[in-house]
Amino acid sequence: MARLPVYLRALHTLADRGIVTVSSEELAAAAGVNSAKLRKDLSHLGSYGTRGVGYEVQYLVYQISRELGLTQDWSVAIVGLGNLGRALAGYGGFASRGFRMAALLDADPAIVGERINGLTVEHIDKLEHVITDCGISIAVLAVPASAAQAVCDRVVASGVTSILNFAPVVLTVPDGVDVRKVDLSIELQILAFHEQRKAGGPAGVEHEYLEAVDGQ
Amino acid sequence: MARLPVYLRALHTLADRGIVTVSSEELAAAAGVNSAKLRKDLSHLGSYGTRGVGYEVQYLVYQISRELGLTQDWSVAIVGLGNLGRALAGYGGFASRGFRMAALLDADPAIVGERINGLTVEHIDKLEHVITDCGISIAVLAVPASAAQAVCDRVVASGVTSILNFAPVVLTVPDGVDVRKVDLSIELQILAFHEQRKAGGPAGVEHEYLEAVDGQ
DNA sequence: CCGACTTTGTGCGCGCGTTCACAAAGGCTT
DNA sequence: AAGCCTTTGTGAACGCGCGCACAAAGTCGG
Repeated sequence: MARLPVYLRALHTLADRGIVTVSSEELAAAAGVNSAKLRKDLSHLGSYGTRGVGYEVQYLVYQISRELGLTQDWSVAIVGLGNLGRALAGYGGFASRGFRMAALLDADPAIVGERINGLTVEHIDKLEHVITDCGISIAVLAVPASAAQAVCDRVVASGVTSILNFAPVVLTVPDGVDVRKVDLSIELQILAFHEQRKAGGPAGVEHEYLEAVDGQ
Repeated sequence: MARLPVYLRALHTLADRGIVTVSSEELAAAAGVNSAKLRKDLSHLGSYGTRGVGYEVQYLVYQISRELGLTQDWSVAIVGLGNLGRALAGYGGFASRGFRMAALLDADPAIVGERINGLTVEHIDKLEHVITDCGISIAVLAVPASAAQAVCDRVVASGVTSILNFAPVVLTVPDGVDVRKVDLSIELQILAFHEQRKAGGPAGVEHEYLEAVDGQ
């Protein structure tokens, strides 16, 4: 489930506070979801809580981590080291979750060779070589929209089966390859949409019928 | 809806190619959705298609832009100018969609005063002053998790009603304030989850036989 | 040892979004 | 002008996730 990482984060902060046991009600509040939904999620992965008490925090952390595959390390490559790529390369939230930045790739000769966060940027010509050598199965694309599909095709051909795409294009991939996209501009557009509704709807027309946009 | 920005992006690329008219089938393919869903989405904002022909690209661009509130300019403040904040400040995809970076704020004295992308970073003490002065209604939070809720409270108190949050915490806001969150670590965790499933399920006691066969 | 209280796990109904399939509508050809 | 062909707009069924509410289960005090 997409909510497991949120639960995990909440559990980690609880654990940091020294809390040993938590009820579904409390954890649901911390994660911002309904308690019944949380219990159903947890029961679905077979985790046992104790009735009348709740869930043991540490045990749940382990169970969820295992379910998410965080007990093993994943090697990640970042392709494209413009501003966004650099920010991602330096983002501490990755390493602390079992993700290891294993390779940085870019096409710009002015960037290739640069050291970022302890890694040297390789030229994208070596993409296939680097990916197979480092055992990379997850690639992060922070390249211009015009290059995204071509780069995507190459990383997929090299054996990558999970892609996190920041380019504002719809990527086409074979079956068995997962793509998640993060489009910063779209997020702002959705906010603008809501903002405008609060201000009274689009100029000249009433639009009462569009309610929930996404809800996340 | 959350898909309108995707349609809009597809329409823009079609327009750049000089295409005047598009059928729901073609546009749906470009946006990566079902054609019936696309037609229903579009019909919700009015009957703008011609049967037997399709939709006029330019007209549809205008209608969707208006619906999303992109015909007016939105002033955006970025709080927190670490690596991520800088990347966002320089991201070209914002300006081209009617979003104007109006203010940059940070708490670190070493960063305050710096010029980024034509704007000077202000100290966060001036937050309330800057937000009201610049007429900012959308704030982007790229601050550490520990500071996020406090900063959130301050921008909300200053009149901001839409927040794009990059900090890995669940923000609590009053009714009427919209929050969208982007958690890069969660995206990778979801990919890892799928990746692991492809590899044969969670690595636990009941799956050890798979690991033995697999060899890793 | 027992009864009362707490909390989990889940069956069930509701509402929403998705998708199929088709009739209505407009254009194009002859 | 008339019929054919394309494409829209939408009615209706399907599936799914959400959340209420409750019974089972386990704890704790007496």
